[in-house]
Amino acid sequence: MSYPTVSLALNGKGRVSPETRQRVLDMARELDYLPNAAARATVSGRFGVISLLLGTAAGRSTLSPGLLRGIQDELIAARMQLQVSMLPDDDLIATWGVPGCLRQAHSDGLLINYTHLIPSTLVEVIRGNRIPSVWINSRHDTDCVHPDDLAVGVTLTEYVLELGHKRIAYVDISHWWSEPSDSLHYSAVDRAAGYERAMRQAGLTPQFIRTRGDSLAEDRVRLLRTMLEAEDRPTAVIAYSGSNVAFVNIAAVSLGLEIPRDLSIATFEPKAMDTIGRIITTALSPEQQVGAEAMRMLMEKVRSPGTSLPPKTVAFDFEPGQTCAELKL
Amino acid sequence: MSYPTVSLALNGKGRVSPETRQRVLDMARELDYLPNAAARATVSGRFGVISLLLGTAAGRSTLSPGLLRGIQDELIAARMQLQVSMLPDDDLIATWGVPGCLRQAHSDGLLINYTHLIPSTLVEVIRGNRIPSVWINSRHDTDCVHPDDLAVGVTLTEYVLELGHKRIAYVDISHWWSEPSDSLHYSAVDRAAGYERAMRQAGLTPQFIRTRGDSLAEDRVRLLRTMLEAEDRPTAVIAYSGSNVAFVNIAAVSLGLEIPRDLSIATFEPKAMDTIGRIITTALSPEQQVGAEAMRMLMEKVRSPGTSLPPKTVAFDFEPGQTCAELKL
DNA sequence: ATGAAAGCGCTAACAA
DNA sequence: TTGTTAGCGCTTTCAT
Repeated sequence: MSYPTVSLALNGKGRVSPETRQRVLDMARELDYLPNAAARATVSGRFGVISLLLGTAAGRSTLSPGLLRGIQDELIAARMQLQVSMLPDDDLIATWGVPGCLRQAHSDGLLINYTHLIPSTLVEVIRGNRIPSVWINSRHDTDCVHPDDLAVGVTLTEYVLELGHKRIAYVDISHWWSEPSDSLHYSAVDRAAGYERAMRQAGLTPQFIRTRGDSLAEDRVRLLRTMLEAEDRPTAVIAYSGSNVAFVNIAAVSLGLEIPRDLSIATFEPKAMDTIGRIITTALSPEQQVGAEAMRMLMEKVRSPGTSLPPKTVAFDFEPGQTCAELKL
Repeated sequence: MSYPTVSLALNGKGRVSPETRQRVLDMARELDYLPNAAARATVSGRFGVISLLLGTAAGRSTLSPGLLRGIQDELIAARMQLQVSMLPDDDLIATWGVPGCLRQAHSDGLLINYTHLIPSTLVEVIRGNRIPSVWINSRHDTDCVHPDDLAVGVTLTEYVLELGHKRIAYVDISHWWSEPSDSLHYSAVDRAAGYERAMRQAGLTPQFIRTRGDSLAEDRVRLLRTMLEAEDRPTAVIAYSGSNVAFVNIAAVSLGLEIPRDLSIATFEPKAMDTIGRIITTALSPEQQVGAEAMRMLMEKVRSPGTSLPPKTVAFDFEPGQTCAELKL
């Protein structure tokens, strides 16, 4: 029995007689045979691997379960594997030089989940490298996939407006708004912009509650208490994220305000949490779908190399939850 | 200039004249040359890759940033890459057969982060497969690394005891305690056991607040309110996790209890959160260290195949935080 | 339906 | 110090 016969039998590529194939399969099982992926890759020229790049910097380049799931589903369909590289920070890149994972060819494509403050060295290296790549969760001229934070900022605000609220505040105490806005993740900018647009369209004045610089937990609570103690306090709050909701809740509860009777709250998160005792009204970040779309875009580029594809945004989903109520007159 | 010369020059393996090497390096840069990892692997017999297996099932087999970081640091030291495979659930394994990532040889070792309810098929396949492997975050006879949840249950309880508290409750409303305990993650069992041990050693009666079956957010809050309304209510609570703390906080606040003045709270988490307005007293789950230890154990096994290594536990760290206070008499 | 031969890109052993 | 040769495990082409 020759090598090619075995190969054909194991890969189910026709031209082998049923009994020969069975004999091969039995043998393989008995010997715990596993085909060597590296040898396969050498001859086929394709690795069957997609690399996912992450930064070590805290913040937003973490690997969320939803994103991973979306990617993985498409990978299984394409019979490919996922390789994950956590790149060192910019400083480290400068001193170490380009990280190992970009100095070897070992994948057919690159997903880059380095959401903001992307090291310039990294961008250059990726450009130089001819490998097909797609940016996730950040905005670029081409070849990127991210949630539509601008649109969802508008629609979530509109949802609250339709409940009759006029005084709606936007709370973001996760970012430092003293810095130039391009050092912020685009989602911080876009959600706020969407909120502002919807408010102005409704002829209302936006009210932003933001931190400027690093502040302690107590400072933030104080900021929110001040907001809620005012004569014309907001009757609804749109919060940048779930952790913001927690702070708003603490401030509200400490003032005897009940949610949603006295204050409506809505936010943006991958999942609707119930960390404040009821399910939070949430615009659901489509992580899984972003992962899947990014993979599809990447596979497209792998199939026809050299192509550039237009950016793709993915709409948020919505969970009404229990923290928004109609404004009683 | 022959192939081997180029190879030697690029890999910096001595016996090449400086000028030849420079010529090679220049050429390589100019052509954007990248060595082919697959071809290298074929000839060396090692892939330079470690695989990390995850389950899709929600719960505890997610890829936390800390764990990933610990693994990645060791990988960089060993100049290896990480491959991540999210396995389908048991049912899917039964129907699809063994997933692709175990039917090809493409890594030198396996880290398995399938924390509990491990599909039996999976265990068999891994046994059959001769690939060196290490279990993460689950208990086995050999070759596993996990945090020492039993010891930390004891020490965290002792910390609260030393503050003078006598009536200390243990809250776990994340699990369903009606099920047989081996379907629970070991951490749920061990933390509770550690608490119980410390309490008995101090001559005190443990008080467990647990959910039995799927319960709504309101039910859980009600359960905790009942606990806190009692005549001899606990003056301190040890909670299984941060989300449990959120619920305890809601119940406490709604009863006018202030933390930590009227109620001390401590819990277990990878990071000390401030979701209730102050930094929570937290036993810090050593995720990063677990990742690093697991990688070291695995590399040991890769170097000397066939060895079995004894289980390794990693101690928790501690963040005093602001939610525990001395009991006033 | 099967086997023989060539070659994927690279490295190790040896000869020049 | 350099070039020649062989071979890693596999797939493809082509002859049998």
